Amino acid sequence: MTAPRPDSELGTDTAAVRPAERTRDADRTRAEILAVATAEFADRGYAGARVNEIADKLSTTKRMIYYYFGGKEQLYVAVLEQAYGRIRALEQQVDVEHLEPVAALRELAGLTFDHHEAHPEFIRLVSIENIHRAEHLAGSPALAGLAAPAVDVLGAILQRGRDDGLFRDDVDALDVHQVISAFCVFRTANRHTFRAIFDRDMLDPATRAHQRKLLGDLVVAHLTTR
Amino acid sequence: MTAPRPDSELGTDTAAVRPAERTRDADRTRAEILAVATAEFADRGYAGARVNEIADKLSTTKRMIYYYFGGKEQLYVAVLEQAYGRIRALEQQVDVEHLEPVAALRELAGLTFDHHEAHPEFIRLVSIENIHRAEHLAGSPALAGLAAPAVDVLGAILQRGRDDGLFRDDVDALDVHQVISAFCVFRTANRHTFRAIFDRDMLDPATRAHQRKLLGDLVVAHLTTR
DNA sequence: TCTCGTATGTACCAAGCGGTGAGTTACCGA
DNA sequence: TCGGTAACTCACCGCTTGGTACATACGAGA
Repeated sequence: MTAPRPDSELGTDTAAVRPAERTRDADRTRAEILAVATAEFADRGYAGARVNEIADKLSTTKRMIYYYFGGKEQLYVAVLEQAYGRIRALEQQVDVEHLEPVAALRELAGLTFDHHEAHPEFIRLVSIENIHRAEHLAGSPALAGLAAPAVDVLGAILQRGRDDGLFRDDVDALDVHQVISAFCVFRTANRHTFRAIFDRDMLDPATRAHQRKLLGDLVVAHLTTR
Repeated sequence: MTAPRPDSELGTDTAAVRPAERTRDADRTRAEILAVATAEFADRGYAGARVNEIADKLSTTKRMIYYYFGGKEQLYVAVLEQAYGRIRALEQQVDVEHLEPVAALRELAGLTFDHHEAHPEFIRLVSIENIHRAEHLAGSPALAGLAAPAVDVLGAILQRGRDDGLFRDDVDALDVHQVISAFCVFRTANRHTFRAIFDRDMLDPATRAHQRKLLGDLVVAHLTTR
C-alpha cells in the first residue's frame, strides 16, 4: 500500500534502522506517488490538495511528480484512473448467477453495500470529480464509457426474474443499479452533514446490519410489487 | 446581478421589519456578496473558489468581503447558513397531512424529489461540505442540530400507516428519509460521473416522470411489504 | 454647518502556489 | 570496463493567493 522504504536522509520520523538501501525503481516511485496523491486528493479535493504537501509525504521529491506525471492535473487523472480500475476489478469478482433471482438480487445489493463501505476513499474521489462535473473522467479515454460489470450481472438477474414471473418489467437494470448506488454512495458521501443534522452516523457499525437489510428489502420489495 | 429585494428572513442579525423604501447600502452589499459567493462556492468548492474572483463579480470591492464577513472561511459559513435556512423554510411549507398514508407518503417523496431537483446549487454545497467533513456546519451553532421538518411530517405519516395496519413497523422515519434523500441527492450530486460511465443523464427531463414514479414506488412498496 | 462613525475604494504585500532549469548519480547493456 | 541514459536531487522562479494599511466619501444628528 504505502511506501515500503522510508529512507533516512533528514530523519524527522522514527526508527528506520535499515541502512541506506536506496535503489532506483521507477515502478516503485510511481506507485508511491500515486498512493500518496490518492490519499491527499481524496482528503482535500483537487483544488485543496497541494503538490508540495504530497511531495513532503514522499520519500522522493516534488520534481519526480512532474517527471512521471507532468503536472497536478495529470496526476489527479492518474489517481482517478487507478481508483476506478481497482474498483472495477473487484466488481468483476461478483458471482451470484447460481442463486434464485430474488436471492441473487438481495446478494448483489448486499455485496455492493459491503463494497462501497470498504472503499470510502473511492467514494470521496467520485464526489470530488462530480464537483468538477466529471471533466477529467470524461477526458480520460481509459475511463469514459467503462460501465460497471455489476450492471450486466444485474441485467441477467432481472431477466431471469421476469422470465419466472417474479419481477415487474417496467424497471430496467440501470434503474435498479441507480437505486442501489444511490443508497450505498449516500451513506458514505453524505455521512458528515447527515450526522450533523440528524445525529445519525449512517456508517455506525451498530446499525450496519439493519441498513444492509434495509437496502435488500427495498429493492426486492420494489421489484416484486406489481 | 444585484438583488433588488433584501427580503431576508435569513438575515443573521437585521430586524427586517419593513425597511423604508431606501434600504441601507449595507444590507444590499451584504446580500450581493452572499449571492455571488454562493454561486462561486457551489461552482468551484471551498478551496477552488477565489476571493478575488468573487470580488470581480461584485459591484463593490474585495475589501467589503473582509469588512462584512471577516474572511473567506466565514464567508463560506455564511453562505452555508443562508442556503440551509432557505431550504428549511421551503420544507416547512409541505402539507400532506390530509392525505391517506400511502398517498401522503408518495406525495412527500415526490415533493422532496421536485425540491432537490429545483436546487442543484444547494446539493453541490452539501457535497462540498461533506468533502470537508461538515466541519463548518458542525461549527455553526445556527445549523448544528436542526433537523429537516420533512422528517417530522414523515414520522406522522408512518404512524398513521402503522395504525391502519398498512405499513411495516421495523423501519423508522429517518430510515425512510434517508432512502428518499439518497435517491434525490444522488441524481444531482453524482449526475456527471454517472453520465460519463453509464451514458444516462439522471436529470434528463424526458425520464423525469419515470424517475419520480420510481422513487414513489420504491418507498411505498418497501413500507407496504411485510 | 460641522462632526463623527459607518461604509467604501485604492494600492499593496508576504506567503504559498504550481512548475522548471540544470546538473548528478546509479544502472545496464555492450 | 565504460558510456549512455533513465532516475533522481537541488535550488530556484514568477505568479496568484488571501488578506490588509490607509485614505476618504457619505449622511444623519448636534
